[in-house]
Amino acid sequence: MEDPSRLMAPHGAGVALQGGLPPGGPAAPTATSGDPSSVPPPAPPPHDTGDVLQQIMAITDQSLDEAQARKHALNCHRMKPALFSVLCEIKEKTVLSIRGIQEEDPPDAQLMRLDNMLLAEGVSGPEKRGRGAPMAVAATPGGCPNDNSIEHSDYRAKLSQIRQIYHSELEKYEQACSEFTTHVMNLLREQSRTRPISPKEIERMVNIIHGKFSTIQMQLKQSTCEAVMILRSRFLDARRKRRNFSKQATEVLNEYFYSHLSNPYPSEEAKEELAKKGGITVSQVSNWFGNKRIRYKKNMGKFQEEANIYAAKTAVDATNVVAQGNRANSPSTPNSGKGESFGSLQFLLVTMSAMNGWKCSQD
DNA sequence: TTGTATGATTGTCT
DNA sequence: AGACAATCATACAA
Repeated sequence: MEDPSRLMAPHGAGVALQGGLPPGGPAAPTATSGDPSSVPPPAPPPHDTGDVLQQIMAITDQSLDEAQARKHALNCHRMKPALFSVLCEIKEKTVLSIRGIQEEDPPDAQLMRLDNMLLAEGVSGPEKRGRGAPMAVAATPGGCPNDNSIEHSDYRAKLSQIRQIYHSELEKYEQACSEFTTHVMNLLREQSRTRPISPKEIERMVNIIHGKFSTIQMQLKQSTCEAVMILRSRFLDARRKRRNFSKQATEVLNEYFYSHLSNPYPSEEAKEELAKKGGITVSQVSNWFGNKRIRYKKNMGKFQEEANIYAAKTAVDATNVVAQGNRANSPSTPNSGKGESFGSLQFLLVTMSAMNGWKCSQD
């Protein structure tokens, strides 16, 4: 990649050329500058590179006025058009044929990704009022009213801060880019008087500058994206938003768990049913059963009371169902089906034997 | 403030 | 893919 800073170099080179034209170089400036139309005697070729270097080094000591005068002298020199056309010819044959082959990078996929993300997050593009956070949080636990409004406004404030910084930085970059481009274009136009520079080359140089600045912009976009991601994870991480399930949800889950103690692994359909009843998601149901099985197994004693309550409840429910059945039909044996509706006294024995069927108990 | 309860996540295993 | 086990992070009661 070509460095735009190299653009500055030809300026000095132009001056060097001036120094080379008059006899004696910079050491005898007045010989030609006083009378531009006079024909300078043919300049003897420099004896060695040391001389040339010395001449070039001397140029830096010249004042701006002196340099301008020399430039003027060069522009008015009668040999200048001829030299210029020779330069054009040489350039035609060499530089241009080499360049222009490696042009036009494809649109950067990474930059597009960043742009899309910033747009989606509401950092770039028009400000999205009232949109707030893209709330990808798990369903509000237990169907409780979502009281995250404080966090939301905090999130929005922080996002707006990021947005503000992003735009102000972007503006700075754009301004710097345009200033630098103008500067370079002026330089090139100025230099095009002494060396052949086609408009296409200027355009190409402008593209190079824009490319450089867009790299900086990409870094800005990258870090803005990172900031947004951190903000999102900080505010929207589901673990930070944990809410206990509603009583209703816990009730429904516990009822199922204790009434299926021999096999507390609800099917997909059962999970969906429980989720619906408790106002939670199916994955929350799965999580709950996963946690419950492990915690129950780890400390059965702790859950005994709870188990008794639900066992009693299930027994009462079953009795009611049976009683209704008895009234409606012929008498039948209560609790004959599952054997999981039991009295509290038998709790431990039954659950111990029931647990033998658990998947985790196999090892 | 602290300890416990609890929902969610992650890594591993089958 | 689903289950388990460990762990995290928050909610909540004392």
